[in-house]
Amino acid sequence: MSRKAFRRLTLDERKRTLLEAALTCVAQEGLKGATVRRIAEEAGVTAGLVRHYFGSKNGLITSAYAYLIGQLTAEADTRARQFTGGANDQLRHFLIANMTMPNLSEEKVSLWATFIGRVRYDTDFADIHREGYRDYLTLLESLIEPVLAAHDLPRSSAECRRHAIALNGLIDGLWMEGSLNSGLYSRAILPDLIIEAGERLLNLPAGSLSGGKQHT
Amino acid sequence: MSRKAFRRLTLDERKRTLLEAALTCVAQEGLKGATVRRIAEEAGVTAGLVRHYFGSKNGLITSAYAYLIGQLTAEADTRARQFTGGANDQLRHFLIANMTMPNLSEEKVSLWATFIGRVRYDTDFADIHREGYRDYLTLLESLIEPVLAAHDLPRSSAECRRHAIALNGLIDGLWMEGSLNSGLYSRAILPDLIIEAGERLLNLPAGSLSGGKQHT
DNA sequence: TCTCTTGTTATACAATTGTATAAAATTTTG
DNA sequence: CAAAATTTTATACAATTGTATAACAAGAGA
Repeated sequence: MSRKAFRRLTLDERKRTLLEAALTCVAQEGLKGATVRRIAEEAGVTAGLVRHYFGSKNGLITSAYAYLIGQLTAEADTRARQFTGGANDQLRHFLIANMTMPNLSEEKVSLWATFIGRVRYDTDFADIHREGYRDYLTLLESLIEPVLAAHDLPRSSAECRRHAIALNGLIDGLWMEGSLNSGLYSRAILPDLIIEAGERLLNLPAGSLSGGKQHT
Repeated sequence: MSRKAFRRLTLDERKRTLLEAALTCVAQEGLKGATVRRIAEEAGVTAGLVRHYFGSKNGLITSAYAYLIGQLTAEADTRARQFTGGANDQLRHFLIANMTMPNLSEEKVSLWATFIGRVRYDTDFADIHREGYRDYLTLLESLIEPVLAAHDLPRSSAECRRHAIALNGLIDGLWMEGSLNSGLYSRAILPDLIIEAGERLLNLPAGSLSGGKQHT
């Protein structure tokens, strides 16, 4: 028997390969079900590499969680900032980004929930969650404030924060139930639904976020 | 060495003991980390009983998920129906029930998330989730409709459903982030926050849900 | 082309897993 | 109070786990 042929990759390439393989396996099999061997196979390498690059399985899984959270926030952030037309536009597209692919995905929600389930009992996960949540709230506040300003609404720091907490709750909840797609309604209604709900949550005049446009 | 002394329990008692031990272990160790032996120890019995009462570990875990969902919904439902004073009261206390103990609990959220993470890949879990979600939406609609009626607002079936979907999202999201208690704000603000947000989400006049009362 | 570095594979090992089966103890029944 | 019924314990077993270590091979620099 000859050895497996292999190609050397750069540190970043190999790490990313392993991180994505880890996420794929965690989604399909859960945290413990995603064994080092399965992850390695998914990545097209052998199990020893996990130790080489991440020290241990735990190191890999923790990094994968941070990687996932970064992906989710960056996607919504990027899509919001593509629109320089105004505050309403940015907030609208931020909301839409959370209710459409690639963020509205069963796999991503499965991963997110699986990790969230461990936050209470694992301080590494707790740190990643807290930081991600704080960043997300801050980002939301920065999107909400100018919208309130444009409509001459109260926009104190405390006011913005409360709005951000509530709006984040709405996003999280709709994102999760919508991604799981229980079949009780079509995912296609979610963008419109969250925009209307967001308008009401922020006390904006009806239609001010949808801007008259219909997204298809 | 003599055998362990034991007491026979009725079928329901023993099952409930095992279900609760299973939930405790799943919360602490995750789905695979909650081994049959650990669950049995937590329940004060030996591992063989799991097979005797639930056929397999999977049977126990699946039952435990259904048991948890039933608990969560029943708690909020019961607390809402304690108030016969009117529709506003009932909806208010339903919302509060989701933002206070025992439902607002890190352990319960950890469990919920852990199970949700498997919904996509396990049809048994998917069935339990779909049914639970459907029941919850139906319950919410039944609470929302009379409130809309009391305020002379549009309350078609479609309207109520959209409101229920959005309000459920808000509840889920706030419940989850609030329970995890990242330390970014106090949980104590959640009941007021969800009531105000709920009012806006349903287009109710400000203060109509809080009814002037402050809950302490 | 040759050596050197180190990315990568291959193997070994103790620990733990779910489940199957047999033995024992408790409660119920007559 | 004896005996049947069945809950519960105890043990066995193959399979799988994470990690440690050693052997190998690919690519860089000379």
